Amino acid sequence: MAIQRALPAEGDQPDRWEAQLRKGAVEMAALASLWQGRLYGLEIIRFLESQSQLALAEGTIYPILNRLKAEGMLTSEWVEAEAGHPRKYYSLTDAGRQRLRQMAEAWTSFSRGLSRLLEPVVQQQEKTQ
Amino acid sequence: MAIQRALPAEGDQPDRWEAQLRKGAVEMAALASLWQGRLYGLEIIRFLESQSQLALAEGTIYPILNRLKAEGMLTSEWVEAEAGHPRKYYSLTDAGRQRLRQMAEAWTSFSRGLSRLLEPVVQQQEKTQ
DNA sequence: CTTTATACCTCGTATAACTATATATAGTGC
DNA sequence: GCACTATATATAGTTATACGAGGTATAAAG
Repeated sequence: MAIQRALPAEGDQPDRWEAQLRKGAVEMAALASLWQGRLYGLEIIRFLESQSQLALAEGTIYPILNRLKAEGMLTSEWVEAEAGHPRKYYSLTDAGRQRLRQMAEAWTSFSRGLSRLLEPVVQQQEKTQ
Repeated sequence: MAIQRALPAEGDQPDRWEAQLRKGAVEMAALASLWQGRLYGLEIIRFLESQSQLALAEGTIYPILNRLKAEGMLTSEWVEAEAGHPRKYYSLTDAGRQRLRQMAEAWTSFSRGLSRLLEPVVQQQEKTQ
């Protein structure tokens, strides 16, 4: 097993704030990943990593999925895999779809507000495009 | 004094997630509010409330300002007001400007990723515009 | 001198995500 | 049939963050 620990010492906080940007968006992203069909846990992680900037650990996504399920936002079903461990597939419920729509709306509004705020800051960088 | 405590029981979570969307963006917003010139604490709150969706409490902004100051991102100076309590004006340092640019860049990238993820969700709502 | 308005500050608490680790299933080599 | 490995789900403990409630300070108004 080779514990290895690494223990990053967290003395450096070069991207401390970058991690914070993600907070709160993770739940919405998890719901969004299921919009087009059911996925299982690790699949959600891979999907979000490929489709957006969200690189989530397993210890992050499973508690969120369980919470969302407890709140009735999604359902789960075990599916036998042809090889390896069986997979628990998650699907959005109607309540989940509705909540996601509300969250997306709030996100869009919030995102626009912040973008407006950052316009003067970003302008200096966008010499191109 | 009637401590009162209130203890909101937090049984209702109608906008629990909405508050979470803001996390991590607050520090960036605080820096951004100072981009065009110095402001004092309450002024920052009012500015952000009028310019974006961010309604911050005093208990939120003051610890952040102190932290940013301790990190060398901004400076402060007391200024006598013509009436009432003196005001502590905050200004961005060069390091603060640089950090804000980096944060804005990361935010933009992250925001685009999430928006892309939410496109299928939002499309159904945007019948107009 | 009390009240009101403005402004700054801090403590305690609840919440959320992440790190590290544990558990479960099944295929592979011997 | 037993270790070893890969895949997958799960959770306990830590840390970071925002916020609500209260407190302090200054000065004008009554």
